[in-house]
Amino acid sequence: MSASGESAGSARRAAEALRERITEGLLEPGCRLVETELATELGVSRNTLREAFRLLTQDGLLSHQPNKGVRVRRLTVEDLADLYRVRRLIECGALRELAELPAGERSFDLAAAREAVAAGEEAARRADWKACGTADIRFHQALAGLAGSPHVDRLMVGVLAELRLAFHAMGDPRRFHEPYLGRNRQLLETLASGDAGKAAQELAFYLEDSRRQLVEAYARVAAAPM
Amino acid sequence: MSASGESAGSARRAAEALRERITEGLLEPGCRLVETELATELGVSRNTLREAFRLLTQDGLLSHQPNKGVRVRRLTVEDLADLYRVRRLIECGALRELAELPAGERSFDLAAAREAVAAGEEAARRADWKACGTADIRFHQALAGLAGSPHVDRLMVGVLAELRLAFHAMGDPRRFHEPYLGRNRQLLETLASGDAGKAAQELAFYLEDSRRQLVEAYARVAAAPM
DNA sequence: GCATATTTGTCCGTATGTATA
DNA sequence: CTATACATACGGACAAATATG
Repeated sequence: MSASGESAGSARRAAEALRERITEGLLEPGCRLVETELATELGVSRNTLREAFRLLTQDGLLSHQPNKGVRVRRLTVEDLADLYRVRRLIECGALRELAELPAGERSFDLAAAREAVAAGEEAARRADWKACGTADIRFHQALAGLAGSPHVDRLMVGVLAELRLAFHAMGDPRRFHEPYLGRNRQLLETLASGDAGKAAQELAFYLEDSRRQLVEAYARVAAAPM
Repeated sequence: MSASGESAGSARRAAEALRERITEGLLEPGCRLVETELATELGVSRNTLREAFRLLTQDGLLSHQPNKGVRVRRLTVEDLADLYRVRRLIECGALRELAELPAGERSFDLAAAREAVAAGEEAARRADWKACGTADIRFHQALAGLAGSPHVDRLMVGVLAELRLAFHAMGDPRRFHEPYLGRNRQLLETLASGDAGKAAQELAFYLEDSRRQLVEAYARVAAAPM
């Protein structure tokens, strides 16, 4: 088995291994990834690793500078602002479109959102704030999923993965995640009651609060050394 | 120069060359792309070509089936429906957000949109319907650009490139593009007058008409052989 | 400013699993 | 069932850019 044909996905597997380390915070933003090193460590060839790099770069988790290699992406405050711009446009937009549906076809599936909210509350009981953050992201993914569009889903997977990079900058994960448990639950109830328009409005405020809090924490980190 | 270092962008160049052929309609949807063939034709190695494939696949122009190679993507009617779902969410959403801006900061830049409309009208005078389609796409790209978000821009580049694949299926490009010249102009005027809310409404109807027309034409083609 | 080491970018040859004629 | 074509992945090579002393 020294060389070759592993059917499909050796690069994908390497990419997933890296994605884990990044979203778990093991590889900090700004950290350089050396090809030869990682290739031997992950047990793949350099060519395969480079393909994995491409996958993650496209997902916005790595940044690539020509002839200087790849690093774990470091978000700027402007990047962060953009993420929230997209979130408002997509998430609020998805809810608003539900509100505008003719009354007949107003049957949308909140199962995924329910599960995410429950998972978040359960994680909070265990004081597992990393899992809490994961659940929060799943909740918002579910909201965007109400648009019923694969394209939108893919975009949001990327956007929320990038957002995770910023989460690692939060000094006190509990203070950041805990308040949103209740707001997620609240939003879900409003939505379940059928008032998607009101939910969209709630979400807009919600996102604005979250953005402000994250940007503020981020500015503190940016002042710190790279 | 038998082997090696082209600094950066050899793959990107190959991808652009392919993108041209696809958006120009030289490579028809469903057409298979053989690695070795194309590699020699474009003067790049297989590894480099594979990277180009990856770029275009991510843009939705190629479809990749594991162990079966890549083909020029063939849109299904459901794909088409999704494209319009995204367009309504993004384009209308972008306009609506403008409408919700506090009156003070309602200064957005319509230069790109103006140019695209003018280019479309000019192309129509030359009866150049391909250029007319290009201008139409640029116009909508400009509308989405009003959101001011790089992420949204990237998404729309992909979405509109995919849409182009469907344009090739239109039997009578004039009948398809011409009516939208006036509507684009009209939309621009409404927007320039400052009533972004009304423009969003107009655009929603516009997109629905366009979608219907395209889906109908597409169904006819789908009935025809592959 | 210069010489050297490291790392990236690109390409080749090859081996093997998988799909198809 | 065999043969062929192809995608996938490996390892090695060398030029060019960058970092280091």
